[in-house]
Amino acid sequence: MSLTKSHVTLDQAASILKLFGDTTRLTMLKVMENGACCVCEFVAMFDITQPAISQHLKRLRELDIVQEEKRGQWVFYSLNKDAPCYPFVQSILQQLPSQQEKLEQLKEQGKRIDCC
Amino acid sequence: MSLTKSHVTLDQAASILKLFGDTTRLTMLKVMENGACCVCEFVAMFDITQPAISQHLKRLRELDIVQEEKRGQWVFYSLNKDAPCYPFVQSILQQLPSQQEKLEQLKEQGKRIDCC
DNA sequence: GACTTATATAAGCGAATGGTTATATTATAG
DNA sequence: CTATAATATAACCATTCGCTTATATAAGTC
Repeated sequence: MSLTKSHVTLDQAASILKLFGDTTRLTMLKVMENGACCVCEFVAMFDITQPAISQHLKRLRELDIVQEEKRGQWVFYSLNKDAPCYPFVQSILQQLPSQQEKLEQLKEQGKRIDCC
Repeated sequence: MSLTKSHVTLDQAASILKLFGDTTRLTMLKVMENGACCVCEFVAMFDITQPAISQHLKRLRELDIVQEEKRGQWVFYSLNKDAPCYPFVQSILQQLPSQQEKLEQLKEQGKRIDCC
């Protein structure tokens, strides 16, 4: 039995959970469980505009939940596993149904950026 | 290692997490981990009005996260342990710092309704 | 350099959120 | 029956949210 005593205060937790309380963001996070994902992939994945995606990622970045990595003209986002809140974040995501299908669909459409 | 595969869809999770993303509600939930709590106790606990407390509880009730039990003129709220989402709810609350102090403070002020 | 692609930022807008005050509603006390 | 205490609901309001369009910035292509 792993009693995951997390290192988040109640206020920090509330801020994180608020961001998690949106279907788009929650799906994005779950997709990132499978590894880094590029902005344009998220754009292809959802029915919202690119600026909307950018704004979601910005908010996740501001809370240190995700980190960005620039590769050429692309920006890849991934879960920040070094963040103090990561155990908390992971424990939640782990309980949600996989969103791997979203990545599969991208591959079928040839829109998956397989690194560069 | 207990792989708590929860029975919540991603959309359900997002709805629940949205409610958890508020400091007042999150504290209320954490307090209810210690057992049922009466509305007037919550009112004494926070710096917001009674209707505000009532509205928070209503939203938690609507998602089946808490249940109410009327005892005389009081209404006690507690975590709904029979709800399908309870394992998910519990796994989150468990990681947050205890809010027992809130109850202690009430006792000191003689405002704790010790059942009836 | 000019053109395209990927991303971010700014400004604006309708809907939702979290609070308030005012007003029911219901139960207990006298 | 009246008065009080506990709770819920209604109406309102300022702020935040999640999106949009328009525009800037930066890298890759020709």
